[in-house]
Amino acid sequence: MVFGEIDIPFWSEEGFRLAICEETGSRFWTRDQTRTTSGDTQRDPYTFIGKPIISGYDVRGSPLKDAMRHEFLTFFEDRGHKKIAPYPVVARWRDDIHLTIASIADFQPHVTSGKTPPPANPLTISQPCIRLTDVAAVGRSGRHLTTFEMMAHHAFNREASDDFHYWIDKCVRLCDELLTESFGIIGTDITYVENPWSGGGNAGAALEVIVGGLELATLVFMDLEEHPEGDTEIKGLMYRKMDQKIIDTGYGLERFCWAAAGTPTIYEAVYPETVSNLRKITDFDNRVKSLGLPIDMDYLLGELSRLAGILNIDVGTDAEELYVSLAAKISGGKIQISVDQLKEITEPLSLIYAIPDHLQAVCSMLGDGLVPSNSKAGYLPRMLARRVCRMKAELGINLSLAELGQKHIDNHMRALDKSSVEGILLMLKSEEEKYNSMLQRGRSAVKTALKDIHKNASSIDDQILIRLAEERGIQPDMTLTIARESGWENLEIRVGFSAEMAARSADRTKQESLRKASKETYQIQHDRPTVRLFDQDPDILEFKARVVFCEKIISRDEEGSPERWVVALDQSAFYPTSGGQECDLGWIENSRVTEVTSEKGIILHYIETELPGSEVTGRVDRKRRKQITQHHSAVHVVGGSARKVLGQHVWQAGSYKSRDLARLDITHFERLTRAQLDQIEDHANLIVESSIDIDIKVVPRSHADEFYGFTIYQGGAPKHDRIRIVDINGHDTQACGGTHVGNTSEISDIRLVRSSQVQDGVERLVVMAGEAAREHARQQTEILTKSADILGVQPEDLPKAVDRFFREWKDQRKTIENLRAEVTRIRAGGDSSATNKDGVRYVLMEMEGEFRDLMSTLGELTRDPQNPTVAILASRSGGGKIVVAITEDTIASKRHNAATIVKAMAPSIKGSGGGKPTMAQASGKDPEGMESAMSAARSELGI
RNA sequence: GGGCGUGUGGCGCAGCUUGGAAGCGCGCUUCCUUGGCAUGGAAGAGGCCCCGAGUUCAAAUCUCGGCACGUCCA
Repeated sequence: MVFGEIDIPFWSEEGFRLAICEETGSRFWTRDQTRTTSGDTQRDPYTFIGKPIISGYDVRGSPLKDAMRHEFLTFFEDRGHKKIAPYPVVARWRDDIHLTIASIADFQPHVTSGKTPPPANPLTISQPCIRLTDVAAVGRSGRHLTTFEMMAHHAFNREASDDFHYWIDKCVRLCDELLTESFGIIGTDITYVENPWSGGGNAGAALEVIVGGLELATLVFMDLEEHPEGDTEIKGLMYRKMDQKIIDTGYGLERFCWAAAGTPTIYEAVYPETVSNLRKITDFDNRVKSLGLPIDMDYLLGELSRLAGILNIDVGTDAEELYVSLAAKISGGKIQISVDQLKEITEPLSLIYAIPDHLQAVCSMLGDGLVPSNSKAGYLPRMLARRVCRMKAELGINLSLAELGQKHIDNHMRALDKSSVEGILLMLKSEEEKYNSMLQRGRSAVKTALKDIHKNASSIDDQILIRLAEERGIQPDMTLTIARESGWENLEIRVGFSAEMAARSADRTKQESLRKASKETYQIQHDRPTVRLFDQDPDILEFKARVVFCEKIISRDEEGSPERWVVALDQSAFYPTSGGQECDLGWIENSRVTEVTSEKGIILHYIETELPGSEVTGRVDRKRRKQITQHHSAVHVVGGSARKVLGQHVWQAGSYKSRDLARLDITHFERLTRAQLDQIEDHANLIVESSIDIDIKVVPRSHADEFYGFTIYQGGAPKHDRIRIVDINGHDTQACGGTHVGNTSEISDIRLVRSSQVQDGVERLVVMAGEAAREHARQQTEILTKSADILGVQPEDLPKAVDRFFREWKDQRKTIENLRAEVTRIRAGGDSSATNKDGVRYVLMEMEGEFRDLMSTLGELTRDPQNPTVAILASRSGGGKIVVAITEDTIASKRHNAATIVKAMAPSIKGSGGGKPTMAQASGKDPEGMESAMSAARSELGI
C-alpha cells in the first residue's frame, strides 16, 4: 500500500466509500454516496452558521468550553483512557520550542523517542496551546486563533514489549463514535480525508476529520522516523519504521464550540462577552447602521465569515483585491455593498475579534511565568501585548491594557490565583507604558528621518521606512500616520511594500539559519560512563580509581602552550563543569587537575603530567569544592526567596557558580531596587538561619512532573529520564545535578552584591556566600577606607564629600574659564600682544592650558564680526600647542588662511597641524621653539 | 540564540556620512510689556558629548572593549 493510504475494516462495515476530491485530488472516505469534494475546499462553505451541527449546547464562552471539554474527556475516560492534567503553555521541559503547540508536545521528545514511559497509556487530555504563526489572520479569517485547546487521545504502542493498545481502525471508530453518538453529528456529514503527516523527525499516515466545511480534528498515526537508510521517502527525506506506534490526535475544542454555537465566527462562540462589550464600547453597531445597508447584521457577519474563511486572508496577500471580490460575492452578488463600506465593517470587526484571542494568549503566557522582554521567549508576549495596544488605539478604546486583561481574566481565567493575577496586571500595565514611550520616541524619530523630505512629497525612500521599522519598531503604516500628523500630508506608501519587507526579513532569517557553527570537542572512543561519586556522597573528596585512558592532547594553539593530558577514570569524585557550576580542581596522584569536563557521561580530567600507573588516587581541592557548593545551594535559596518576595512570575533564566561568586538570572518585569535586593537577601538569610535540611533524591521523569510540577525545571529542559531533585524543604525544589550542602545553615552567610540587567525582563543577581561573602565585604571596606583617606574624611562622610568636591571642581572650572576670558580681553585690548594693521587686529598671545582652554579663549577674540581679528594662541603644555582662528566673513578671513599660518609655525616646535581656513591647530614636541614659532607667524602675516 | 540601532544641558533631540570653535526646541532664572492672566520681547544660567583604551597634530565625530538602553527576528 502506498504511504498515507488508509484502508481499515471500519470503512466497509460502516458503508464508507473511497472518493477522490474534485477540487484538491485528495483521497477521502465518506458515507455520502453523492459527495464529490473532500469538505475542506473552496467549494465547501460552512454549513453550520445559524444552524449548529452539534445540538444541545445553549451556553457560550467559558461554560461552553467547559461542557465540551467535559464531554470529550469523559467519553475517552469511559473507554479506558486516563485523564491527564494539562501541561503549561510555556514549554519549559523542551529546549527546541518556547510554547506548547500541540498536545503531543507534552510528550516530546522523551516519550515519543521511547526513553520514558508515558504518564498513562492510553491517555486523554485537553491541552491549551499557543501558535503564533497565523497571528496575522486572527480576527480576519473568522476561524484562526493564536490560543486554543487541543483535545486529544493518545496511545503509545510497543509491539515488541507486548504493550499494544490500539491502532488506526480502533482510533477511527472512537472518533466516529464520539462525533455521531456523543455530539449527534449526522454520519453522512463526516468526511475523513487522507493527508499524510511529517515533521520534527517523525511521519505517519493521517486523517483529517471534516464536518460542515470545518476541520474538527486530525488523527495522526505516527510510526516512521527519519533515517538515512529508511525505505520510505516523504518530501525528500528518508524514513523507516520505528519501535513505537503512536496515536496522535488533535480535536479543536474551540471549533467544536463554534460548530455547537453556529455563530458567525469562532470568536463569538468562545469570547462572547468581550466581543459584545467591545462592540458596545466602540459603538460599532451604530456605525454600521449609519451605512444604511439593507441587511441584517448577523446575516452579513455570517456571510462574511463564510466567504472570508474560504478566501483565507493571509500575510502578504493583496488585501485590496480580496476586498473587491468579497464585496462582489456577498450573498451571491444580490446585495450591493461597496469596498469602502465593507472595509468600514470588517476592519474594526477584525480587531474586535482579535483582541480577546490575543488577551487570552498574553494572559496565559504571563500566568505561566513568561516575563515580557525585548529578546528570547519574552518577546512573544510583548509582541502580542503591543498588537493589542495598537488595535485598541485604532478602535479608539479608552480602557487600559490592564483593564482589558482584568475583564478577560474574570471571564475566562478564573482558576488563576490572586497573586498571579496581580502579577499579570502589573506586567500588562508596564507593557502598555513601554509601548507608549516607544510611540513617543517614534514620533520624534519619524520627524528626524523625514526632515530633509519636502512637505509636499508623495513618497518616502524605502530605506527610511525599513530603518524605522527595524531599529525603532515603527511599522510603515504607523510611520505614515505620524508623518501625516506632522505635516507631510501627501505621503503614500507604495503598494506591496509591507510584503516586500516581510520577505526581506524572512530571507535574512533563512540566511542566518544556514550559518551553523560546530564546536570541536574531544573525540571519545569509549562509551562506558564514569561512576559519579559526588552524586552518591558529596563528602568523598579522596578516592581510588582505575585509569580507563590517558592521552596526550595535541594543542592546536601556539607553540609555547603547556603539555596536557586527558584522563578518564572508572569512577571519579571530580565534579565536571556543567549546569552552570564550575568544575572541581585538585590532584590525580602528583599531577595537577586543571579542568574537568563531561562528554556523553564520561568525566574527562585534564592534567599536567602523564600518569605513572593504572591504579590512581584522586584528591579534590577541598576549599574550592566547599565554596562552590555553598554558592550553588545559595543560588537555590536566593531563587526561592526571590519568588517569595517578587512573585510567582520569577523564574531562573540562567545561573553560574564559581569559587569567587555566583550569578542568578531571574525573570522580572522591572529593574530591582536596592531595597528589593535587601528584602530578598534578608529572606535568604532567614532560610540559612532556619537550618533547613536539603534533601536530594532521584525519581523517574513522569513522577517528577506529576509530583513536583514544572517549577522544578528552573535550570532548563531535563535531559534524562531519571531526575535528580534538590529539595530545600518548603522553600525551593528543583531538578539539579550539582553539588549541595546538607543543610542551609552550612551556607553560613548570603550577600546579594548587586543586580544588573541582562535583557529586558531578566535581572542578574550577583550572589556571594560563606567565605567569599566575607572576603568581598573586606575588600569593599578597604576601597571605602582608601577613598576616604584620600579626601581626609570618615568613610560615612564619603558620599557627601565626593559630591562637594565634584561640585567645587565644576564651579572652579567655570571660574577659571571666565577669568581666562577676562584676561584675554584685557591683554588684547591694550598691551603688546595686539597689533592693528589695515583694519585687521592681530592678537598673538602665549598662555596656559590645553587645547580646550585655548579654544574657548579664541571665541572671545574672533566671534565679533565688527572687529576682524586674526588670533594666534599658544601654550607650552604637553609639548606645545598652537591654535589660530580668524573672524569669519571679514577682510581678515579674506586676507589670511589659518591653516597656512599653523603650517608655517608647526616646524618650530617640531610638530604638525592643519585645519580649516578660519580655524586651525597644531601641537608639537618642543615647547622651547615657541618664540621662533611666533616670529614665523609674524613674518607670515607681514607684521 | 541572532540581526540592527541609540547614549550630547532638567526633558525631547540635531551634529557623526566627509575628524578641525558644543547646537536647536521646550523648560529654568532675571528684566521689559500687562490692572492680572494667556501671550509677546530681551538678557542669562545650565554640558566629564555614557565609561575606558587606540588611531591622529587634532575625536562628540573613526576603531576596539565595557556599561546602560531600544527594536526586530527565531
